[in-house]
Amino acid sequence: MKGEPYDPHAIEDRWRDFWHKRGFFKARIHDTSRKFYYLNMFPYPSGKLHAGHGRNYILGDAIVRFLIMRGWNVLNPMGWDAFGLPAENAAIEQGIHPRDWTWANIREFKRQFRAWGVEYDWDREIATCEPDYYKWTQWLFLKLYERGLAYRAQGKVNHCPHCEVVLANEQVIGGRCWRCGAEVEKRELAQWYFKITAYADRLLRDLEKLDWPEHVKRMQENWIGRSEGAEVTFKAEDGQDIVVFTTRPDTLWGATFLVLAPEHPLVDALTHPAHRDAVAAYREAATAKTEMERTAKALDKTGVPTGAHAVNPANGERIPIWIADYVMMTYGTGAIMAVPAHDERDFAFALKHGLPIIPVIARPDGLAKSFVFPGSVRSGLAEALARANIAFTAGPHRDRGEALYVTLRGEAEIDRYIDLVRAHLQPGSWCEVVGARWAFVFDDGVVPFDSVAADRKILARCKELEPKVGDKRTVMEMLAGLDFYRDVLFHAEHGTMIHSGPLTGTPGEAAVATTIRWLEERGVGKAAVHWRLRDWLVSRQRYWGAPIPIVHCPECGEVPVPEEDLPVLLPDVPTLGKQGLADIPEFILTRCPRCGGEARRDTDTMDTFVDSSWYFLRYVSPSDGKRPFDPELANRWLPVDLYVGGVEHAILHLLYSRFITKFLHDLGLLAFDEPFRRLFTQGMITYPAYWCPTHHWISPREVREGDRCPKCGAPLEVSVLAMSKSKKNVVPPDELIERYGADTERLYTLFMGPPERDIEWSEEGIRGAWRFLNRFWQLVIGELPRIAAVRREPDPARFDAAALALWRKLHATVQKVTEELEGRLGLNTAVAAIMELTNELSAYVERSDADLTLIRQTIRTVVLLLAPFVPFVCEELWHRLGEEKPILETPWPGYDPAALSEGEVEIPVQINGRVRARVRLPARDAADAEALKAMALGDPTVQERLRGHEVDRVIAVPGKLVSIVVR
RNA sequence: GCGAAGGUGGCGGAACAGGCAGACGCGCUGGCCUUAGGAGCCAGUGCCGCAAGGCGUGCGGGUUCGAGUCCCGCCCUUCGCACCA
Repeated sequence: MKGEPYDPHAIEDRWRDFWHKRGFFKARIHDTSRKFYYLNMFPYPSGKLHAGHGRNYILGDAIVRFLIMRGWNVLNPMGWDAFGLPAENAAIEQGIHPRDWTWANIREFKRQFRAWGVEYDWDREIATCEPDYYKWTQWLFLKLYERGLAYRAQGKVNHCPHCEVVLANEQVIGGRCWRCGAEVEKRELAQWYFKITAYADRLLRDLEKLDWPEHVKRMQENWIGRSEGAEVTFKAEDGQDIVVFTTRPDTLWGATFLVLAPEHPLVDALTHPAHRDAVAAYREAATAKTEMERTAKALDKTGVPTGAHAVNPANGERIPIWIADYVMMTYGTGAIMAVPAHDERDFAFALKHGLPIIPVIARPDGLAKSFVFPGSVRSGLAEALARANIAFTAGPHRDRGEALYVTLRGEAEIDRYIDLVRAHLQPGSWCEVVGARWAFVFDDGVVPFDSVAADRKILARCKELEPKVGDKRTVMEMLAGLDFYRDVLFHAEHGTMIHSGPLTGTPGEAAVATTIRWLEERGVGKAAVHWRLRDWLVSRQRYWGAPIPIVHCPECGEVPVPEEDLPVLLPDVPTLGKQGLADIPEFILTRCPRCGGEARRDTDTMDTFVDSSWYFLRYVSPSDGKRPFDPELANRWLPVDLYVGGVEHAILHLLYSRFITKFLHDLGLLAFDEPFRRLFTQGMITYPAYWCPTHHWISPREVREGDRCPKCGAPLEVSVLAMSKSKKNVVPPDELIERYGADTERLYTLFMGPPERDIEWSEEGIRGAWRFLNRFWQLVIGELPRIAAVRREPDPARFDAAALALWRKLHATVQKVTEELEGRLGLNTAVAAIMELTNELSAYVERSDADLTLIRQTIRTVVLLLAPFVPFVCEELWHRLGEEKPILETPWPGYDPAALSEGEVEIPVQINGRVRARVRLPARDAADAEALKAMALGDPTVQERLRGHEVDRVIAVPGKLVSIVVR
């Protein structure tokens, strides 16, 4: 028998505007006794929302509805990150004003939110492109400028020669323009920067106090990239000081050359005349390279010598100065001391260019190797080694006869080995030990390989003895010719200092600190910390952004626009050029605020990340014309209690917002210094995307049989990717809602998997949600007549076993759902729990002796539990249940812990780790270890199993299981 | 290379304090209903086996009465960062 069919459209149309009109989503801003600031990252309004966006907004709406039912006064605003390139490009291409384009999209987004039943406090709506918002973005710039935290400096920018625009770093993909694919050029321009590096330590340190996903914190940590070490001053022969940064000052004695970045300011002065041309050519090639090329050829260690030399302050060694593009001007001091024995890059560079490599840190593993050349020792060494228990293998070496490959561990063994070799060495031969010991055994004695001088001496000697060494430039190059040695020639681990003059023998743990002290005492170095984080380049040579409020005056120079003259309005122009504001003379020409003379406005707009770095503050007082935000309200409502958005913002937006918050805190405007107390990053919804080599992205619905292109029939490349308009793999919510209703889409979106994980959208999956809602609807509608007249509350004392089981399930479900929503946001498992309860209820209502008070109570509870997920159908059913008060005014159901111990449970009994029986007993007894134990041991099946065995131990876990160990 | 997350049925996933592995949903199989099914309902569904039983959470060891979960050693996938000194 089927009742009235589930008609989502009729239901959803009925309730669509209800919640909004009743004002349930309006925050009571002055009452902060039980406040909760929930925030979704605001979107960039481009085109339309797709099902993938639902992951963020539907999730948020469900959480907020739950919080409201729990009695929180929720601030849940929404706005628009409305400045940006797509609007400007659309404007240039279609000749419409970016503002009109943007607002058309905003209207579309709002329509779609409404269709989803996703509600916000729309009285607080903001758009970053509106003058009453960007006025305060400019104000923020001025405040930073006042404190010296906004400055202008020369910098290289990415420029697309085809589009004639400057591109942000994120808009350069693989060295090419993201729009037209042209190769991006570097251009030197004066750029505005925010000095975020001044906050590096605090941004790092304060991560600790945030309730954020670990991986996001780790990403920020890496991005900020603190590294501790020392700055060491090397004197060039012509008297210049060259300061290098190193994290391994303990390797100083092994620094056999210096490398400067090609852009390093000292290069010109240092370069000797004979090298000038080569250096100039190399520098030019390096600057022409894009960042991509420079890193793509990462393994090719190119470089040229300057001809200059410096003195290693540790050992007085005269070492050459090179330039190479593996050293970046933007990190550290733009110069390094190369320690090829303990740095992989320096090792490769030194080997390639024939520079000496001197080990100065002992191997922590004590491993040493020795290759005994055929004929270099008298017979009998192999036998002697075997007697001495030294590991080796013998094998032919080319056509020269049999060689020995010896592997040694530990000092004592190495000493014994050297003695044996000396005893067997043929005159005119040599043999070396490398790794944990660096020694060359000649027929007249042992020469340690411990310095550049030793390198030269040993090499000369070897060349004398063996002509084949002839072309080798260093000892290490000679050794590197032998595969057997490869893994012991270089290591980057910490360890005891060797070959390091007075500091030789300093153990690994103390090495860095000891060396720094040594340097400081001699005035040639000091402890230093460097950061990977660089200052934030905020200039964009565009139109659709907040203009930088600076005037350039020929008399007064750089002059900030006075606060009372803000905002610097974007000029209204009929058509846009490709140069942004720089194309608009009316905008540029102005008067100097200081001297009143003719001056020019700065034509840069700010990066849109500046707009979004403070928007969460504006929501507390969105229409305040006198200040960016009401500090008193901000201090009461912020930090944001729960901030939800995509991981793609894990670094930039979140780092910038933290920086600006700390800055405003330092200005004394905010009492807190972290904007987002808890962060949740939802995963993306993926869907197959099809790529045709000629026609590019093809929408899945156009794909022909056998994954072929509809236009040319070519086989398509399929990959499952995050839904995106540009890849044409989006599922439009409008169609889903048309077919199944908004509740079905909401339910599937929340049920499909853990919200933090990426998951592929499935057509079958959404049908499952649709079927569940149908069953749920039929169940409730079918029971309405029976329970309409019921007034009594359920009384567990009168329940039979089946009723008690459902009663227990009901309370367990309320507990489960409440905990999931309050804790880890496991909405998928919350929905699953409600489905379980619904399934049990469906079975229960079929019973002839079903208790109507229980049915009524269960139905009412399920409707309330489901309301945050599927608000339309629940509001409808709640109404039909005869309730006057809307759900959002109804408290969230509670649960009674006592109910959890009602009825009977089944407990498994293990014997020697295997489940051999199950006992049924009252839940109350199962909670008692002794009662449970007795019940299990008394069970006939268990007794049968125990016959002939001695019980060794019985472990009873209350409510879980009994484990019996027998012999 | 470094950092992080992850590897569980045919699929998405569950098991969040070491306690019945596979909840919930999809798919599949059989049945009912139907002129019909991309509808609905009922039953089944990790693998091997007629069964009793055995085997099962990437692989190999270990701790424990008991391991998806803890420890040691590997393999693979995804995502960040990447010549950062």
